[in-house]
Amino acid sequence: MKIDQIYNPTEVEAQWYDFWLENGYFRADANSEKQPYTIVIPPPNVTGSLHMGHALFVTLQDLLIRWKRMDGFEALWLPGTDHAGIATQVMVERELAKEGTNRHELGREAFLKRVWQWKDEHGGQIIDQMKHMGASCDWDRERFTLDEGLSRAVREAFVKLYEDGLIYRAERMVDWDVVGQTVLSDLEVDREEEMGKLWYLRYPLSDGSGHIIVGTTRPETMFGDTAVAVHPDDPRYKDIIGKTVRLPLVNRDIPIIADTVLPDPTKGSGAVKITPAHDPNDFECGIRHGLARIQVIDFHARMNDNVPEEFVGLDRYDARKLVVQRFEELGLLDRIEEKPYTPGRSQRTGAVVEPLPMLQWFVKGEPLAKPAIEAVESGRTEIIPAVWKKTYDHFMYNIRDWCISRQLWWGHQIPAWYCDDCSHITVTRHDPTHCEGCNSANIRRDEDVLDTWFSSALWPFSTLGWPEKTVELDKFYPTQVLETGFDILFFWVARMMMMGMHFMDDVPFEKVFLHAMVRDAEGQKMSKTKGNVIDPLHMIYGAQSQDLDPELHAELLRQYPEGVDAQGADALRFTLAMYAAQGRDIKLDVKRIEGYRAFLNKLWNAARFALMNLQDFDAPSYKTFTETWETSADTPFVLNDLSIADRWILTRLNETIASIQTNLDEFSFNEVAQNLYRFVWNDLCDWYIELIKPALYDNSPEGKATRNAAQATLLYTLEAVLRLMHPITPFITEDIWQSLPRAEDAPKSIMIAPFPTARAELAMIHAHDHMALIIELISSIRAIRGETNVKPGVVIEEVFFVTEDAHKKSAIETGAAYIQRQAKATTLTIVDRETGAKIEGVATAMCDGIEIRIPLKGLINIEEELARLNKEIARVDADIAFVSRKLSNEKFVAKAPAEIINKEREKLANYEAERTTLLASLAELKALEASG
RNA sequence: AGGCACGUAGCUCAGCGGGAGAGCGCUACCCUGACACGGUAGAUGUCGGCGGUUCAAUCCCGCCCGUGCCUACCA
Repeated sequence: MKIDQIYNPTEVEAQWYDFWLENGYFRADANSEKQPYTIVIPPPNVTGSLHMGHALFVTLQDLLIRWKRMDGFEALWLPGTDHAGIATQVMVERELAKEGTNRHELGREAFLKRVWQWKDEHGGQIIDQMKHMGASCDWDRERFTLDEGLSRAVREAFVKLYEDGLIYRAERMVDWDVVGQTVLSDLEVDREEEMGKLWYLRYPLSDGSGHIIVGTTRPETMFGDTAVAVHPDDPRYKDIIGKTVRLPLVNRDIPIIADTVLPDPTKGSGAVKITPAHDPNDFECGIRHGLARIQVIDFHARMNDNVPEEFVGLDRYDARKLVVQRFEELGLLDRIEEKPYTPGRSQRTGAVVEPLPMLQWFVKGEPLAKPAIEAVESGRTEIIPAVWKKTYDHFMYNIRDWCISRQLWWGHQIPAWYCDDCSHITVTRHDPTHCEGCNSANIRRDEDVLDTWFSSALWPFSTLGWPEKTVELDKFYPTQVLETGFDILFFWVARMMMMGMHFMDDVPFEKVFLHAMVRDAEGQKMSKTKGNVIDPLHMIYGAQSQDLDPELHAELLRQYPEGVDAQGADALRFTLAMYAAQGRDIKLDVKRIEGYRAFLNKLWNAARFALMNLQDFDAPSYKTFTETWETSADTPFVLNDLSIADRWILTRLNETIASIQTNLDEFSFNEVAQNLYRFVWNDLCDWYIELIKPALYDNSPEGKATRNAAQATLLYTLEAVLRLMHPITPFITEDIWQSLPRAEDAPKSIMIAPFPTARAELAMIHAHDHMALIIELISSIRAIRGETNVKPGVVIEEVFFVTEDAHKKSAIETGAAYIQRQAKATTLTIVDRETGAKIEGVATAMCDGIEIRIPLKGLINIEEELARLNKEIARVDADIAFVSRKLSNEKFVAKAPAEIINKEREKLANYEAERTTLLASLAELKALEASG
């Protein structure tokens, strides 16, 4: 036997990936006649290394792609990576810092060269790691958001949007990262509540008639105040609207204005200081009232020249302290309150963001959002799970213009040139040498680059060759499924929808499947600081304790001080598929991965068993094992020779196939995995293999036909189940499949074999039901054995079945051999009620209307059996009470559907019959006990 | 503050109008010729709380409590 006794994932997974790659099975052909099925990968950051989030999407997308590829589609899974502006630039800047230099010393060109060099050296890591997961991407089509083709697409998109009037440049409040020295989008700013202070400041009225109190969390911005706003309906301030206050410390007069939007009479003092240059709401208010913007804080969060001398150059927080101190000295500090507030912090650097007005490039939201909303509304694109549609709509209906410029060097430099002579802006597809307005040569290119998500937004068509009209674009766009995390619904999905509709005039994908977030077993987000990181590669290949980082993997080390064993990519994939119930967090428990490795070991051993018993398999049908049996009209077995066990497993297989097909269509990956788990372990291993052992071990000439039928059925079932499982667990299925006997013209790999389909002629319900009854009977007898402590080795000599039902009798007769073996019983006798009652001193059970009577004969302890009977009777009594209560309820009888009522009546009758039988046995046993 | 989820066996989660399910864990027995990463049998739940609709509610509706996420506000 060439297969090891224990499944070794690392060994099994070692060779197949290269085999698939070398044979080109991952490649998709744009010229194929087959219907396309396309998924574009959510491009991971080039700086990234594989984490569980990646592992999840690789699993689900590969599952879909492998399934559809087997199912006859031209399946394209288009891979690539994202240049990840900030992340990558920061990485290289850190390197430079270590060398004692920085990007400014290096200069733009040299710096970019350096980043490219870094990318070429390290950028392949994440791709490499995905291969260890078994990802069947078409690697020949791998793209990078900053490669030549995609850069062209970005340039074209920018210029076109500009020409369409959808891109503009404007001064806007932006969230400035004072450490990262860049503008952040709303989505790059984290907001978490902290304790802060609210200062109430007195601003004296210019005419000396008193003062007005304003509350502020940012006293240092008062130098930039250009108004105080109150609500026109606020009686406290009605009379002073239109007057001016003299701004302390600078002695500048600013008006008290009435505004209906900003001031809330119920909050604070009801009066608000307006600083248009340093607060987004004040900025808007400033526009409403034509107020000047006085910037007082610079890009490094220091006070600039627009403040009194003693404040110039101070950090904003030092300035705050000093302002408060001066106000206090002047008797203008009214009071201080403690108040929770939520500062914006840069996701990258953690610095509190400074809102500042800056000239930025924007993409208009509304006109682009409209078609994208309609596309989802009309069902052209379906969002799964549907709950996310609400979130999508909410974002789209309230969309804000998208700030796309970033003050970085690594990225797509904005194709805009400014003229020093006439201030005309030139935006073109080819780099200009002269100003379009005045033909001057004094033009400068915009220094900024585009937001990384701008290029990502074009991903579904830029990767297929757009703006060229390529065959790929024609064949594979729109894509069928976008599979990604809900956390980037806005960042990415919504923007792809907008760009797809605008540039391609069609949706980028027909379905969006949003998967859950992978968290640790406690539901915490995995993070370095929490030390709860589980590395997919550690799960796949195992990790010794010394390989684990005491900080990063603290949790794992606590659970596994010795390190973790290799579980294999298949077990990890199976686990993630099992966890992928829609709309939930995934709380990953390593124990569960181990559980599914055990499952794969079970499959492994089932295959081992099959191979051990197939060595001389030479049924005539063997020859027809070519393209796979099910697609040919022939069956691989002689139907007449099939046992009821064979028929039962084939019927169960058929049901399983149908169920898996449905669940795959509905993205219910957990159901798919669960169906497989149950079929393989419970049906195939626990029952079928056990049931056919006698047939397989029978080498006599008379047994040949039955044996062949069992061999054929076992092989057929195993082979089908491997193909069913292949999308989830590609390695082990290929490995086993390759060692199965098959004809020369069979496919070379399971991954290009067809996906199983249910076959009507293999749904053999009648035999299936007979076998199902036999299984129930065996279970009942085993239950008696178990509960009365009959040792596993002990054989029961006689078992009587009391039934007068012809079908049941025939089932028992056909299945007698199974019962004898599985329940360890020798003589089985079917008797009528009268005869049955005469057999005294028995252990009794009711099973589907059949009474099982086992004479005690010293093998069953009377006391144990009495205890068991009493338990059974108590159960039946409870059942009877429950059903009678229902049936004696007049309203139930009057209103419930007849079908339900009949069912309840039938149940009651059965319970009562069962009770009678059990009571009789009880009485009998008690008599026996008394007699000694 | 508003919105959206979620609260089911010790743990992780399915189920979502007709008497509660799985895996892991647990208990007892068993190394039976694929597998001890195994087999057979078994125990375990006021299905978060309170009301309502219904003949019938874990499932539908309302309120409350708890958890998480999103959006907004924060003078």
